[in-house]
Amino acid sequence: MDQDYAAAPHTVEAFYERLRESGHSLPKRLRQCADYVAANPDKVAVSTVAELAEAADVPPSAFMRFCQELGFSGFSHMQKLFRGEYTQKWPNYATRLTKLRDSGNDTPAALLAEFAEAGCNSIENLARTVDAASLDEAVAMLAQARTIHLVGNRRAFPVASYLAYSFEKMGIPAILHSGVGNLKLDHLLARGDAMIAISFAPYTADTVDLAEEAERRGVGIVALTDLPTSPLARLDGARLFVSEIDVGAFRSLSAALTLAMALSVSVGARRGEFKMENES
Amino acid sequence: MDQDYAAAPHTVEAFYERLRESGHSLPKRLRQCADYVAANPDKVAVSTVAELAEAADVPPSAFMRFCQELGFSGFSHMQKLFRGEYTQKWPNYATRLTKLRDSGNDTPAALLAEFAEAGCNSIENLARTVDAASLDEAVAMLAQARTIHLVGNRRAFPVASYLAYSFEKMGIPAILHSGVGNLKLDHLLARGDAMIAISFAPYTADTVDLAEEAERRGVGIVALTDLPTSPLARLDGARLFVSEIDVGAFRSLSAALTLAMALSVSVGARRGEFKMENES
DNA sequence: AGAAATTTAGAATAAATATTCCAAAATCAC
DNA sequence: GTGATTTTGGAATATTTATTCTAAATTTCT
Repeated sequence: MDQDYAAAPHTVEAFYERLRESGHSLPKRLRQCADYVAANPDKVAVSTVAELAEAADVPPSAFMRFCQELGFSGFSHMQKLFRGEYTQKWPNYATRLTKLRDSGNDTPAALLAEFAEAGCNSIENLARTVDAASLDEAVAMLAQARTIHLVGNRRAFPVASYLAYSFEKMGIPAILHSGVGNLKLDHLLARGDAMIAISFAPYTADTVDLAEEAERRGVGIVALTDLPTSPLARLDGARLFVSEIDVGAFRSLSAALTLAMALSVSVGARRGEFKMENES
Repeated sequence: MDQDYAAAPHTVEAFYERLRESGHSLPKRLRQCADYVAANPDKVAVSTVAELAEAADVPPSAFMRFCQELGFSGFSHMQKLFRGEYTQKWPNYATRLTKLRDSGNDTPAALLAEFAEAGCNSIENLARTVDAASLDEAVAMLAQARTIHLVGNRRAFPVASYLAYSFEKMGIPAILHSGVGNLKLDHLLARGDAMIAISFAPYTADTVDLAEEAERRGVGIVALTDLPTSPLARLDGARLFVSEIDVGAFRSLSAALTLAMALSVSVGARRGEFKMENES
């Protein structure tokens, strides 16, 4: 009874291909559907049959026939294709990991493969979704700062320390507020400076406090955090959001670090103070 | 009867603004919704309440309450907002990355795209070429060590500090040899311990010296480095090689960090001392 | 022009989905 | 600790949306 719809296109590309091949031999109404979809593929993912049919100037039933003509079981089936294609898939690594463990193939190499895939996905997602305007704003602010203050503890600390290394390499004055010796370095914060504050949920109180103090002292803030509900996002300044994919209870840092690299190098370029040495 | 929902945000920007203002004071379940939506605005456009609720790990009714809390009449009302936005940034959205890469201009966003690509390639390359036997050897050595010493300076320092964070989170005794205060911590190195020594060309003398000292004292060495010609590779122990792809004069750290994550989690698993808390 | 085949439109039905409601649980204030 | 208030989860319901069906209209072929 239930046939398989193997005939249906499996990618949007294949879908277009099919239209190109046989679209011209379709009867009038179905042709209208084809033309409309070809011209407005973005609408398919977010509309109902009724809406699309209206826009293509055909009755809904004609649109249904169009979907079936192309090999789909119906409109929903076709829509699934368009919805999947252009939204990133965030696979659930937590369940994959338990599967992995159950299958007994819980080797370090297998784990590495999981982290690798999660890292790539996180990075790709970052590159696609980052807000270019905020990034520009951040770069502009940092490029004209006298001193750049770097704040990030615990999970965020590797990012902060990478930035410290990178700025040092480029000869840009930057201070890593590491909390060593429990010294308060508040007094270093001065108007004309800028701060990159980094924190991910659950947010470290020290980082947030220092960033707030900096804001009060008129220091420009670049907040590198994970969510708009983060306390860092409430500060006035440039906001950069990075969300990483979990692998089990562990979260990658790849995307945050990638952003940090792009940020520091952009600032270096803007300042025109490149020093192209290699690193140690 | 039909009230007006003028209170509801009219743009996605305004929606984020509202989350920033009052998102932090929401009860737990609604907060989960807020965070999920903030991180995945595209999903909202193309999913059902049931799907989103599942992804945000809340019951569907909680998601409904979330929508109403923000001033919408319900989910459909909120979805309309996101669907409009989704349509706008399409199809630029799908091809944005490749466009950025091809355009070759040096905006921060373009630079980010380059770092993103380099990072992904490095990670994929790592996963393909890593020597599983060495990895196993390293994990075995670290799993039975009493204390794990972490050494890495300059560019390698973020990796070392990430490992320190990760081990701490799992309750595994580890010491980060950061060189703070110029203290010599040689005397802490004892038989039965293990060391993860991290260095990339041009190799930092301090790191190499400390690793050699450790070897003399009978500490097991895991060398995380870039090339077989590295001084660290000459030491007796497990050798892990990571080669990163350059972007101009800059080199990513994504692969090294990915390896560090897999390594630390594997050691944690082997020790059976998982603590599945969250991190800060 | 007339018969056969194809295509169409809209009403009827089935399925999926959003929304509401309320008892139970958790949290808060005293 | 006790009572009041808020928050929660799930089942019940309402609404929307997809899908099918059939009679009428159109086209095709001889």
